[in-house]
Amino acid sequence: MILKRRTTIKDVARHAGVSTAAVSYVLNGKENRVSPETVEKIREAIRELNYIPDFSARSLVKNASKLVGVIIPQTEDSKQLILENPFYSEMVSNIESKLREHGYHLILSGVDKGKSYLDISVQRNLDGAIIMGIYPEQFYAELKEVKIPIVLIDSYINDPYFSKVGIDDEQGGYLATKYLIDRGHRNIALVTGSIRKDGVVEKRFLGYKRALQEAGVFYNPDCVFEHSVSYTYGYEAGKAIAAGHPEITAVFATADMVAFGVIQGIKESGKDVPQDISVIGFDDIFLSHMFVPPLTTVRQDIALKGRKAAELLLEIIESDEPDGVDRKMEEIPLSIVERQTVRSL
Amino acid sequence: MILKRRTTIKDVARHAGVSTAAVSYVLNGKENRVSPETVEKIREAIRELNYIPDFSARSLVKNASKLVGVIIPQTEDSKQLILENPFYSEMVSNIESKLREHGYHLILSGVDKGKSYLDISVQRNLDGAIIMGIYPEQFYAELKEVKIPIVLIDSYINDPYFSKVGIDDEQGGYLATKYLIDRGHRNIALVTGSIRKDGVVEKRFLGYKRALQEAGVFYNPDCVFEHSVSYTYGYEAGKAIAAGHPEITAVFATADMVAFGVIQGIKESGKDVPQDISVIGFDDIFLSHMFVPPLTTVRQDIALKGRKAAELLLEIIESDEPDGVDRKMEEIPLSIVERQTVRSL
DNA sequence: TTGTAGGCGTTATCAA
DNA sequence: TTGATAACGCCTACAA
Repeated sequence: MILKRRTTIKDVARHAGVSTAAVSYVLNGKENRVSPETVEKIREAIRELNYIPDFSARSLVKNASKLVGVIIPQTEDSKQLILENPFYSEMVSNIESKLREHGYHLILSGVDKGKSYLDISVQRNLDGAIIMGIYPEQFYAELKEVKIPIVLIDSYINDPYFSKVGIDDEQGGYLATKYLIDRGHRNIALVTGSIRKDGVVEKRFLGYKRALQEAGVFYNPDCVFEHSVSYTYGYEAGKAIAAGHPEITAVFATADMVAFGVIQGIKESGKDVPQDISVIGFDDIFLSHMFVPPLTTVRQDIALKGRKAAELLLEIIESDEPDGVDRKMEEIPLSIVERQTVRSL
Repeated sequence: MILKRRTTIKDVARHAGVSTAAVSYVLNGKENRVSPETVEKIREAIRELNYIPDFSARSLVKNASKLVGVIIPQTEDSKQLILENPFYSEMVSNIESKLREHGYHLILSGVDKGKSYLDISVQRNLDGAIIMGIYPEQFYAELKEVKIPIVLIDSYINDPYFSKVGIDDEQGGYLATKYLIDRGHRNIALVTGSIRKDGVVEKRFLGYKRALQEAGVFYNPDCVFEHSVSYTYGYEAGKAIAAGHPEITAVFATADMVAFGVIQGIKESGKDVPQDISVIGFDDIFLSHMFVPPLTTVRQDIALKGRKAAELLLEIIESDEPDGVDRKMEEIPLSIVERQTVRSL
C-alpha cells in the first residue's frame, strides 16, 4: 500500500504560522501558555488540515499509550479465545465502552502457551491491563514484574498489588446448593469445570460442600461431575446423571452454559426438567432467561463486573499513585433468580 | 505509577559490546549482515536483559504498527458494542487468533456517533481494519480516505477498493423461505431487523419475496415484522403473530437470536413450535443447536468468516500491492440445517 | 507569549 | 562486517 504522508504537527504549525510547541500546547490543553488568537489560529489549522495526532509518537515521549490490554482465557485445546462464551463477551463489551468513553483503546488478546503476559504489555506500552480468570500459580510472579496497573477479574490471587473485581464464589455455591436443599433435595449433583486450587470453581465447590454439611447431608464424591466449562460436557454429564443416577434429584451446574447442556442431556434421556430432575446454574448470562425452560440460576451482574473493572483500572492509571499502594477489591453482589428449572420436592 | 526505565536496544548493544545497528539487524532477521559470533553475542544479551522491542518506536519509523482494528456495530440506543451477540463474538474470536498467529494485535472498537472511522486508524497507525456490517451510505467516501487495507464483512458496499467476505444473503433468504414453502407453508411471516437499503437484511428480504413469487404466493406486507435484530423484538413479534395472525403457519426470522425470541413469544401465547407455527432462523450460531427445540436455520460458517477476513487482510497487508488493486470477494457457502422447529403441513 | 532543540526507541542509510 | 547518525512524530524543558 502506498500511503500519502501523514499530516504532522509541523504541517499544522506551518499552516498556522506558529511553532510546533504552540500547537503541542493547545493539543495538550495548555492553552494558557498561548495567546487566545494563536489558539484560534491553531485550532483552525488543525481543522483545515484534518490533523490527527500519532499515538505512537506520543507513547514514546509520554510513556503512556492510552492502550489497555484485555486478556481472556483460551480454550484448553485450541489457541482460541473463549469469547464465544457470552459471559466473557458481555464483559468485554462493557469494558470497551467504558474505556472508549475515557479515550482509551482496547487490545484484545489471548496469550500463547509458553508466552508471557509481559510481552504484549511491554511491546505496546500498555497503560494497564484487565485479566480474566487467572489462577494464582500461573504467571504470578511474572505479573508483578509488568509494572503496570492490573485489574484481575475472578481471580483469587491474594495480593494487594492487584486490584480485583469478583464475586463471593463460595457464597454463590452455597446459595445455589442451599436453594436446592431448601426445596427438599438431598441428592444433589455438582457439574463443573475442573476444580483447580484457588480457582472460582473450587470456591463454588466449597460452597456446595458447606451447604451440604450444614444440612447434614453426606457429601458423596460420586455426585461430582468434573471436567470442563462447556455445553458439551454439561450435556454428557446430564445424560450420565439421567441414565445412571436415579437417586439424584437436582444438579448444581457451576456455569449457565454447563446447565444448558445438563438440561439438554437430561431431556434427551427421556427425563424432564424440573419434573424429574431440578437444575440450577450460575452466572445468569442473558441467554438464561430465554432458555426453555427459563433457567433458575445464581445471578451476577456481568455488565457491572466489566464496567467496574474498567473503572478501577482507569482510576489507578489516572491517579499518579505510587506503585503498589493498596489496591481495591470490588465485590459484585449475588442473588438467586428463580425461574423454571427447579421444583420443590 | 513509577516505572523503571525500560530495557532498550541501546542497553542490549552496550551489553553485547556492539552497535545498536547490529542489534537491530538480528532483531529484524537480517543476520546475514552480521557475523555469526556477533549474532550469538547479541542473542545472548537479548536473553539476559530480557529485552522486548517497543512497537511504538517501530511504528514510528516503519510506519507499520502490527495493529489491526476490528470495528463492530453498536446498539442503536447505547454506545455499547453488540459483542453479546454470539454471532459477532464468534467472529472476533476467530479473527483474533488468526491475527495473533501472524504477530498482529487487535484493537477492538466501536465508533462513537459522529466520530469517524478514520480517527483510530490514523491515531494508531493501523496496518489494516476489519469492519463488520457497515452500510454503503455510512462513511463510504471517508472509508476510502483511510488508505489502509480494509476488509468488509457483510457489507454490500460495491467497490473493488475493499476486500469483502460475506454470504449470498438474497440466496439465504430464498433458501429459508423456499424450505418453508416446500413443506407446504403459504402464509409465511418475516421477522427481521430494519430493512435498510443494501443491508444484509434487505437482501434476505428480497430472497424471501423471490421465493414467494416463484411459488405463486401473494406477498403480503402485513406479514413482515420489521424492527430490530434482537431477542426482545423477536419475542414481541412472536406474540403478535400467535395472537393476531391465525393464518400464519410459519415464520422466517432473519437471525437466530430473533428466532429464539419468536419461538418464546409463540410459546408464551399458548401455541407450540413447530406444531402450530414453524420457525426457521438464520446464522446457526452455536446456541441454535442447544435451543429447545433445536432450531432449524440457514447455516453460515461464522468461524470461517472471521478467519477468512483475517486472512484476506493479512494477505493485502503483507503483499506490497499498490493501492486499490483488485481486492477479493470471499463468499462463505450457505446451507440449511434441519432441526426441529419446522414441520411439514 | 513564543520558539528552539533535545530526546523518546527504533530502523536504515551511508561510510568506514 | 560494522557503527555513526539521521530520521519517524511528538512533547517539553529551556531560552528568548
